[in-house]
Amino acid sequence: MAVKIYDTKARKKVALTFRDEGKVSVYVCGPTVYDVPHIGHGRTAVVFDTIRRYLIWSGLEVNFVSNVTDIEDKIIARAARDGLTESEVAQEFEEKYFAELDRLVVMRPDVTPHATGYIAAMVKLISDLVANGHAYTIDDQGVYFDVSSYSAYGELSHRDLATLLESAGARVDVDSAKRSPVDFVLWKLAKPGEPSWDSPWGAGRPGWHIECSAMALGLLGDGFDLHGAGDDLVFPHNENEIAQAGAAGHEFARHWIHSGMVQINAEKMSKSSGNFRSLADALDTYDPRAFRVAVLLTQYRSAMELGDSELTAAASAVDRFDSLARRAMAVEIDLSTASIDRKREQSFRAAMDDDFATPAALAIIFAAVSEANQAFDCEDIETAATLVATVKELAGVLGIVIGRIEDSSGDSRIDQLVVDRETARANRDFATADRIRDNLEAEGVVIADRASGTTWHRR
RNA sequence: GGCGGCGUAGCCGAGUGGUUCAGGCAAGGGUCUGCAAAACCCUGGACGCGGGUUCGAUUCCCGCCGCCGCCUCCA
Repeated sequence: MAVKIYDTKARKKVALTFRDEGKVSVYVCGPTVYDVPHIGHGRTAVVFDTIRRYLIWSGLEVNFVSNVTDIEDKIIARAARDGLTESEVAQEFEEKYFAELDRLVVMRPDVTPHATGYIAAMVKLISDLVANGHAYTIDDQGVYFDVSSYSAYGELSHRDLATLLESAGARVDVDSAKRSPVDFVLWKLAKPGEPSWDSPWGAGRPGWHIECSAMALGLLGDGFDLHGAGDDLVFPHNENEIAQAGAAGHEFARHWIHSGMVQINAEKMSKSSGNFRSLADALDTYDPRAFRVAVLLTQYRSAMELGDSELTAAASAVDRFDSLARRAMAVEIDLSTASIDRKREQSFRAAMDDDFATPAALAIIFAAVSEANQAFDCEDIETAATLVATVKELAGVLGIVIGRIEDSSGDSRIDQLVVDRETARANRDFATADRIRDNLEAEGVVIADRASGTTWHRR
């Protein structure tokens, strides 16, 4: 296998190489759980889930770690606002996060570390940084990372310290107590009433960046293979992760991969700007598979629109899959024994190996859908069976489940209505037949008259 | 201001120095059908603007215009 990925640090496509042959260790930055997940969380999760599925399908043993940040200023603020404890807030929104990801058929991480479960490891890492001179304390505030002490700072996001210093303070007030405006907090001392953990520097809580360094190193070890995150975390979050780990003497991620943002009307969607759509809303309105297809129809690094027109279009594409599945079911094709078209599988693999080119991979699958339909039209069932099996297999690799899970048979009331309509049609009483069809249509049941008889399914 | 990215047909979105260059959605016309739905066939239309390199550029280079991201919390 020769997967190439666009490595953010290298700024080009590179061969994905592994610390341990045949195994790949992945860390992906997860959400801070202070509010409901939005469609941007959905996109990022689908992107990395698809990468994960592809790597597994390629025969690699994947260890996929993705964290939940369950202590942070925004959680504290939300708890205060709602009169809840921080852990209640975190728990509520973590549950909601995973509930939505479940609908998207996103696999749960192999390990989901929580910041509050890694305090000791973080304290240890900070202690190491203080001990070797990469961190300093400020009375009554906490412990800070000394960016100037780490010469490789900026290697991920390609910034140099001088430039950073120039622009520092341009957009945000600088905390004058810090030695340098670019220094960042490792340990925040608690104000009265805030949740806190004991540490050598006093009761407090970890800074945001330290948790990912500590958890990634703790769970995957030095020099793990792949670190992923949303594009907006490259700087400063991921950059700081590297600095913390590196300054403490650890080799950090070998490769970095970042997924693009979701936009609304060409503007980045974000909670802080208020232009966000919740994932629950999108998945209530559209088939979650349509969401997934819409996401994968765009290259993962590009910013993308993910609005009603995109979701509607993707929903139609999903219908195409389901129509094909119904067609296969109607002639009772046994997919478990059908062979896979190896040439298409190879093309699919080539597309995915090239930096997970899901748009190209989907194009291959859609082409197979068309040809499967053609084969059915020619009553070449054997060819059709191979193509349908191939579509199912490859779509499955992308996490797209083809064919409705719900049962579209066994509803005797609808079956009877269909029979009634057949009778009416036989009598050329089309007014009655059409009325029955319209009524069923209104409740989401679609009628299809075929040479082999009438079938129905739910929309 | 610094760094980076983008501008492709009605929409979304791949991609490539050159004969017919994805795919999805939508539109128009057919086939099938009592009519639909689905499916299949056909059709139209693209590469922001101006230069340059080249036998040939949407694809490379330069300039310009427009848009966006990061530099602050953010998936």
